[in-house]
Amino acid sequence: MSKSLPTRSENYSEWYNELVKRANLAENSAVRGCMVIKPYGYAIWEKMQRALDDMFKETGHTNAYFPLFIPKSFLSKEASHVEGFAKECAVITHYRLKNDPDGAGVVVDPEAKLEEELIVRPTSETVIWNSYKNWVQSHRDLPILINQWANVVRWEMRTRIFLRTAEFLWQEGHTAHATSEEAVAETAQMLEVYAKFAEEWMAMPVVRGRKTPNERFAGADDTLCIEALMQDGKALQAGTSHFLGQNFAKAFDVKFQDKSGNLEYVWGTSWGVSTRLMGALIMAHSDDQGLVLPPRLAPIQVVIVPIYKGEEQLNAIYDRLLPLIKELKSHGVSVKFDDDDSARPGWKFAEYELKGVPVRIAVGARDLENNQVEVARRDTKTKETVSLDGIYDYLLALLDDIQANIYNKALKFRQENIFEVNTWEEFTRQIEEGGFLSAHWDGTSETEEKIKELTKATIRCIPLDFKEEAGVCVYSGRPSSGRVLFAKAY
RNA sequence: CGGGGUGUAGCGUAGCCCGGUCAUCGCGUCUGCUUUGGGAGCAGAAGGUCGCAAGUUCGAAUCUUGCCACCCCGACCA
Repeated sequence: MSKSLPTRSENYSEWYNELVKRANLAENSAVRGCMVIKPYGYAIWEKMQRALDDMFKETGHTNAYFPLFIPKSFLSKEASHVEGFAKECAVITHYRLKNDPDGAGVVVDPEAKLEEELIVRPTSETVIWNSYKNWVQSHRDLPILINQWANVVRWEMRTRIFLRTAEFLWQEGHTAHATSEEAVAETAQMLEVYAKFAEEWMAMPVVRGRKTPNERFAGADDTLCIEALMQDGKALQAGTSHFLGQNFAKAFDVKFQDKSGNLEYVWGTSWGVSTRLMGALIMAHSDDQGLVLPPRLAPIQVVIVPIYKGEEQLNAIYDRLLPLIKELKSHGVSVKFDDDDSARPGWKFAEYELKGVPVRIAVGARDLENNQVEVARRDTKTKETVSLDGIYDYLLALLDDIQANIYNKALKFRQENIFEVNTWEEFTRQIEEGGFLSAHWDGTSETEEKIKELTKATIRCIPLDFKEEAGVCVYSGRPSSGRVLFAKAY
């Protein structure tokens, strides 16, 4: 293994792939397009899950679980939904294997063909709404506010670890409401949950926006999204929240009796974020030395590297730091004392930098004499000598400071990479440089598609803070009422 | 799914064009000693169905065909 990573400027995608591998986040599996999430990577995902799950509970949602398999006929009940997903569905056709009569191992038993084929869920709207039909009779049964943590399969042609894999982990919220207003409010609320999570936990600023009809979820009346900007200037959709209108209620005949006794179709929402967030987290902050993790999601927040000769010194260091370790742990700070004797300090320093541990404490005999330690922070790669007196408070403040600094750095990067462009010439030049392009658009999908065809850029979103502003479309020259955000995207 | 590339020890590689002591080197691993404040040094050792399967040949890492996986570029997508 060579010591250093490929650099971001040399080859961004190679840097990303190598980083994922070397930091022990995940690896490719023997199954095409499917990844193995390794313990260190999964630990980050678990922290994400915990934070999100708490936020879902806070907003009144409860978890449930629906089947992995969906009867093929369900998928076709909602016309645009099936159209959106049909091309990437894995299909179960048989339920049994048998020994090959020619001795070539096991083969599919042709006798065991399913009457109705099953789809491996690409998303669960259909199977869930099929249940909701049985759960809803009266307005008293509403709202239903359910989330599930699950895996889904979308048979992607071209995969990239975390960013686009054939199987991925996610959560999908599915809610049902008595009124359109309530469902619309739910859609907006959950988008805000995602935005807060991205900003406060992942330290990743996001643009809250609305998808154009072209980019909308298959089966939704409206799709809200959060969009983040990666360091290479490409945008990444980090989460979506859909207002489903009555589309699935009608497809699955989910009706309720309102207070005046009228039968009405219910209104739905769905919203999700996936392990793709892992890719976003990596690409938003990390540098040529390795991962840079925000303290709130780092599996190890503080690592202590003892520098010693002989067991006696090691024990002396450990005894001296034990009260601090205990205090940190008792306040929920994850701390690792690395007493592994087979690696030298210099090696450990590089390793923990690669893994993005926010704070590293180095401590040797010399420090103990002076009642001090060396504290290094991953985000700025600066070191400071700190007295052991009051170090607990110092570390808590430092973790907060790192969290804030990473966010501010990403925010500054995004601000410097949003460009207002007004001419087609400016647009085509800037899109090659990357970043978000804020430009007038005439509102037609023909223009949107033409721009995509010519530049590979798509409308990432119509920002929710969209300002009415008369202008002319950057491509067609037709009148426009405001600016939308374009970018090349993952 | 189309076009291009790659696959040799845990990792990275040489060898492939021109079949025959060619399985090379580095990192890592193991053992021992010395080391330990930015990826340690010396000495010794282990480790390979050359991606998988057929085929050509007296002989295949090397040539042919098929398959699998990964990477890059396109179409599709969270």
